[in-house]
Amino acid sequence: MLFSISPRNPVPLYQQIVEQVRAKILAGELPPGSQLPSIRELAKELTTSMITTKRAYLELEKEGLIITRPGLGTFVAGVRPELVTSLKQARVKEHLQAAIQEARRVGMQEQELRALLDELLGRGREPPG
Amino acid sequence: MLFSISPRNPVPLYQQIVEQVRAKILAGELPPGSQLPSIRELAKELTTSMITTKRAYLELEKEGLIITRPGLGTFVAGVRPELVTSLKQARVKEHLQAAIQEARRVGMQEQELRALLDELLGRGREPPG
DNA sequence: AGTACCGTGTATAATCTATATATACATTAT
DNA sequence: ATAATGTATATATAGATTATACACGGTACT
Repeated sequence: MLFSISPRNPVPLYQQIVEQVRAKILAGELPPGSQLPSIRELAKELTTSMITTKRAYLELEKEGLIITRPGLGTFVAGVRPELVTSLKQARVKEHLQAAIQEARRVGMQEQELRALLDELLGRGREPPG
Repeated sequence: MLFSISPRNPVPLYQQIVEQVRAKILAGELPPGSQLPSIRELAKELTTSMITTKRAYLELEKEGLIITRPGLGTFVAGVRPELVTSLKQARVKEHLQAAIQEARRVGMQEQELRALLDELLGRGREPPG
């Protein structure tokens, strides 16, 4: 399943798990109905406790992305494609909105904000300098 | 001075204060040498404790943005303009980078990411719908 | 000069909340 | 029955927040 969490990351462990599982679901890597690792398995893989993985799954369940059946396991919920799209956009918008708010607070022009985005998107293809 | 913090915000109170003071300094609203409210004044204005405002100022001092002189007060440090510029950019980049990472994780194209930014920037001028 | 005063930051110990854990219990299919 | 799954309770730990007592630096008045 390939998840990775770090205790040095200030983000709580359960939150790190939530983000990674949610991303895979929204990306379509985990289709509706597919079984997630059991909270025991996942705890072992990540060297954490069952309670922590349980808490992560609980969050995702509240969001309607997964379904837990006692004795059976945890599965990806059947979410309508258009809802997936809007959830993906909502996730990304959250960060963009934060960037816009910060730009306004420090008195940065929209043009410069766009330039920064272009610069960051360019990285990884063009060498710097 | 007009700051506002909320206990309902999951971001720690001292962190909320740090963000707002930092933003005003980087925006140039608080020029070098100007005196900040005392930790007592600020605590009273925000209905919080001296220790919390002190902690906020401590963070800003570590960043080199303010200077505290015992018995005198706290003042905006003299930061070189080009450093201010790069700090502003760093703040905004942090959020943009998070947006890019999230976009990649959920399998969103760069083009769509740019479109979302345009949409959010448009808001506040054009009516929705 | 001297000294009392008032505003400033400093330091310590205690409380509260959220995060993370171990372990024992209940459910489901085979 | 067994072996997998999720559930529940009590505990430990770290971070955030607070109250309160202390020390420093100007200022004004004698």
